[in-house]
Amino acid sequence: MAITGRRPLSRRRILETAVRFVDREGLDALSMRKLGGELGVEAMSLYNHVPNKGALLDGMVEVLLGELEVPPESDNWEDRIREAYRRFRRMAHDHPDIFSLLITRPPEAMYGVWLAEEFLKTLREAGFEPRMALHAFRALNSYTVGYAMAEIRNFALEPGGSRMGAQQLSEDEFPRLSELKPHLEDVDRDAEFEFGLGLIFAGLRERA
Amino acid sequence: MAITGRRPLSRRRILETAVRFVDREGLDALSMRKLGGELGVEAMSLYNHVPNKGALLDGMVEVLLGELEVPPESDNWEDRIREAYRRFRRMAHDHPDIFSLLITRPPEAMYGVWLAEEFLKTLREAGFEPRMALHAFRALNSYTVGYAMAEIRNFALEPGGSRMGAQQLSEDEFPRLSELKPHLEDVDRDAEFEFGLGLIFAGLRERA
DNA sequence: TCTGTTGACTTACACTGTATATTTACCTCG
DNA sequence: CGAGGTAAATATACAGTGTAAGTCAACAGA
Repeated sequence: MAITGRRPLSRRRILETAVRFVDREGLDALSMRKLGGELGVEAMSLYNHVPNKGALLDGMVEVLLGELEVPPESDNWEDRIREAYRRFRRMAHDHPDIFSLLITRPPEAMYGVWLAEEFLKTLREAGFEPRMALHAFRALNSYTVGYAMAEIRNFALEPGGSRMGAQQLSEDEFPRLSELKPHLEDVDRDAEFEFGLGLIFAGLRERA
Repeated sequence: MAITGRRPLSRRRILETAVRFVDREGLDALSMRKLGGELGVEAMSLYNHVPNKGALLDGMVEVLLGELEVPPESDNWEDRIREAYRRFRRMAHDHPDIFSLLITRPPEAMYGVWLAEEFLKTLREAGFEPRMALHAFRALNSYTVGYAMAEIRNFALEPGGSRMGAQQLSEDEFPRLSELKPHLEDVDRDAEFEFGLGLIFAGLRERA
């Protein structure tokens, strides 16, 4: 009988299993029954630990944000903030579907308070007024979220993004896009991301 | 008998009805049966004009992007681009759920080619090298998408966002957030958005 | 008028989230 | 040891989902 007793179910274990499952099979594949199966349990058992599927999704986001660590203090505030956003972006790469969830769902709880607090502290110590710190915070957030999301979709808003080869777009209808084509393949995304951050920092420095 | 003949079904009419429906009832409320009902028709009839629900969603995005107009030529390239992003952001406000779809779904077709082409043309004429134009394009896109999305979620990553009053966060645990609280309410979002754009433009000007 | 095609309808199926009721497993107390 | 209570897993059920397959009626062109 000892054998039959599986590892005990818990909110934590459910959420972590769900994260792994979605990373592996995609968000659309996630159903309460399949997740139950993954845990060797009936679907309804999950409801003892999670009120409904929406809360499950929120919980998965929570898990991910919980794993984010604030970079260590440093005398270079810009580097520290850059590093924080690097980690955020890496999270998007590692868990694309859940990242989409994160930026899509109107969450109940306040997820990233520590992150925000730490971030603002850094900016304030760097000399920004509260209001300006808020603007900077939001600008950097927006840029990073947007860039990471575009990467996840493989820049699908642009031509050359994921599928379409260039054969489709005629050179005289879209000359600018065509001339860009050779570059599209070999852009270093890490560098491009940092470049974009740099643009914002440059603007901020002007106004600090 | 003439009366019974409803306005004819068509892909176009289906998509436009779906857009209105989602704007009114939310994306979760959209089902093939309800959309059929909206059009006075059975669910399965929709499949004569749309291969499946995914294509329906893509089509809705397509409709919205089709309504986006490129601002008229102007001798001030920066203003022109700003205006384009203003319209993009306005679209997000007017159709929040579909905007989420737009940035979330990996699309089949190349949606915004004209927009991209026109945009790049402007940047190239402003003197940017193709590669730099691409970076600028992506940076501005990312920022705008991210900001608009944050607005839609009412900046829910931050405290004070939508729900939580400040009562929740203790002043000595989160001093920076607390000092920010009075500002959170009366930030002019239009101005803040423009400010963020300005940061990026400033950085670009340095490097043009 | 006959015929072929198009598009709407009907039915059916597998699957979803979850409310409700029931059973099982375990802990504590006598 | 057994009894009782409690928490959690299960079983059953229902309304709603996307959509495959088959039917049927209205219209087009010959």
